[in-house]
Amino acid sequence: MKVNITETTDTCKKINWDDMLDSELLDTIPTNKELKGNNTILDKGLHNKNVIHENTGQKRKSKNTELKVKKVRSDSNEEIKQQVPTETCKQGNNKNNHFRKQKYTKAIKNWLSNLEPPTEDITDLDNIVNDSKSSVDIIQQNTHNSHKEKLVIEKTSKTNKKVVQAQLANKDGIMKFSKPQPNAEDTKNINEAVETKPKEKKVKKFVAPIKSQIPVKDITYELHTLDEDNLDDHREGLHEIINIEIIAVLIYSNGFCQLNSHHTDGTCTPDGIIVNSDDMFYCFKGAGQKIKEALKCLLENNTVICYGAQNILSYLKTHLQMDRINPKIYDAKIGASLLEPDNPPENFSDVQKLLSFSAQYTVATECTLQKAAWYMSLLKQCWAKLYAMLAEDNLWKVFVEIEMKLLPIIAGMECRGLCIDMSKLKSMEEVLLNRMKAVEQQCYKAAGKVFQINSAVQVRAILYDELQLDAKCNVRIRETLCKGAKSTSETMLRSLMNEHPLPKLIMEYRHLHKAHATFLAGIAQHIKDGVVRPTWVQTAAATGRIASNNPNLQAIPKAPFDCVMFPEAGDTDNSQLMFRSIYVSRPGFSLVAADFRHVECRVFAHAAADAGLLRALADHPDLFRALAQHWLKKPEAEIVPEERERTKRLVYASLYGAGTRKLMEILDVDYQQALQVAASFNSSAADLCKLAMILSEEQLRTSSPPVDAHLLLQIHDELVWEVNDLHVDRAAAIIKQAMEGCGQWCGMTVPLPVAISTGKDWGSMQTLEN
DNA sequence: TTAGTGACGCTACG
DNA sequence: CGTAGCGTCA
Repeated sequence: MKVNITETTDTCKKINWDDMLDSELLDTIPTNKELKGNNTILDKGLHNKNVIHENTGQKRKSKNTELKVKKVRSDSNEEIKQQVPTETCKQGNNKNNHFRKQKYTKAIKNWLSNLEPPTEDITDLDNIVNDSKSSVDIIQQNTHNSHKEKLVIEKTSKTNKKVVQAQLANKDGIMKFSKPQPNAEDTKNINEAVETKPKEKKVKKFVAPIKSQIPVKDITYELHTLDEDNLDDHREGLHEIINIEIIAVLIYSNGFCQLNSHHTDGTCTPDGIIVNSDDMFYCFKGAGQKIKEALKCLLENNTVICYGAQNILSYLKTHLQMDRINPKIYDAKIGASLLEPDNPPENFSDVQKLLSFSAQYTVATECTLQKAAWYMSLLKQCWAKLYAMLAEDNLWKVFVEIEMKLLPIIAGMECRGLCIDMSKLKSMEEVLLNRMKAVEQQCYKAAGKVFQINSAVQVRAILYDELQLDAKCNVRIRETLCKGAKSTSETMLRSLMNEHPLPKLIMEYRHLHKAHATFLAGIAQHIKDGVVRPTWVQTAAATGRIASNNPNLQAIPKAPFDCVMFPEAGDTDNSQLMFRSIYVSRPGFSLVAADFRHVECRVFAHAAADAGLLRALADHPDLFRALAQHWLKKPEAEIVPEERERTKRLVYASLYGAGTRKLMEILDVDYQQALQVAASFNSSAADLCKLAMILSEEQLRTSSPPVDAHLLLQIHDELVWEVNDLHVDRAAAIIKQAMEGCGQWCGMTVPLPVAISTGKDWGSMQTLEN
């Protein structure tokens, strides 16, 4: 294995990997297809892994070959798991470990004898194998944690340590070869696989596949680099570019462009923008006045096709201060993810695969700009294909009317960012940390020892093995999804909390810890100059929703946060924290939030035409309260907020899961059709929210006199603006009107009431009547 | 010995 | 149901 690794790296040096497309890379790996054929789930796994490695640049090449390896290994693990039924968690784990160890050592032997003859190593290895075996046995007798196992190995074979580590490091690769054959029927296949894989290993010093697959043409694109000085020389040519489709692609400081940006890492900054019309390529660099003007003219007078429009727009905004530019822009990335929402392409080569497009030739060049130009010509061809496919699937309208109009809005949100009140953050953190320490100590006291409260494994051991709380409470503990171990989730802890103080304390600690790690410390990482700028991802969700990350501002708790969950008699410190209140408006501005009143439910009611739900929506201002009242059979006044929240969660969960079944009943259609209806309802809810953004933004822009308002957040059915203090009332009215008009635009028969509230910080918003 | 990684568990939001 | 994120463990 070691040998192989070095070989790979050596080979890597010779090949110009940067020239290679991922599709080409993948095609050269023979077992890939076989594996794909074997198991579709694995196929998906492979894809994901591939995606993950996409950004790691140089690393990727060596890993690429490992992908399959890892995949196979995980597969074998699964099979092993199936073979060894887990009983109680500890024993099961040990057994499992033991089993794996045996497999592993056996594998090493087999593998070594198959390949190189490292005589020394083999003898060493035998020792190690024996040692580890015996140590495992010892462990099994002890039935204690696995740290000892490691210790034993280290002690007995100190001199062989390096060998062991080398083997351990390669264990992934080795496991693959010794993969057991659990089913007799598969034996043949596996034999084949075993045969092909080592073969492939040796073949691994493959020649650059790009050369064998795609002809290289010696083409030089006509490319001009424009800066402030030589712009005038090309002014005539630029002026002729009007009313046609142009391609625009960002070029980064390391020479790569958006279309092969998987070679870039986070440190790369946009360095310029290449524009292509017909056969001419212009590369605009710098931020001079003339450049700005020329670029602006170019972008506004033509239809712009690009890949990753958000990056381009934010480049224009931040580097060139072109704020209110609103070109007619088509983004191939988003178009492609519309075509396949369940599995959106992650990079340009994915898009090509999706369109079953393959480059006819590549260019022989070391010049990065020429390379970028070649990529752009590919993009141009892809776009033609994409356009046809979008039109064919009736997605063109959605693409143009919704997704593309959303682009500038989202770019605006990203640039603006949200102001943070640091002092508030600090003080909250202090309160939280103090409380956490106290709870932590109480936990140790209650458990009788020190343990890691965050570790589900340790908590499980204490709760169920030592204290045997499940037996005492006579509760059946739900099992976790993957390993089937006893769950320590909140609902389970709740059912145990009367028996022992520990569950309560654990719940509270988790609560506090999560809050601190995610909503204070987690947010703090992303603050720059008192502003936090999340990334908004349009293409992430299969449901068509927009997702936010770094940080995820959509998940900031809405409800006030109790520092003390179970206030005791003597406890006076029942301070509450509002995590949303650390987000404040800029001086001279106010925050304005507009909230659809349970859109999801309304859209569902509309889609299913459920009379009862429609009536409930019409009669009750607060649907969840009404539902809670109905289900719990309590008078409405007695519903406490907690119950309401739980009802809400239940409704959301069942809306998607059980929603399909209900639709099936109501509409009297079969499962497939119901699924379709449900999907369409899902996406229409998401589209409704997007539409709300577009329409209200449009109204605000076009209103006269102009309103100084900036969209900051989209939390699915809530929109948050930052509005100049002087314009608040007017903006609120415009927003409300625009949003309530969305329903009609979509043909909804159910009214969509919108609640508007304003305030200086996001935590304390006052509802605005009228 | 350590840093990186993928799998898993839990829980915020809607 | 499906986003994101944090933490542990091997």
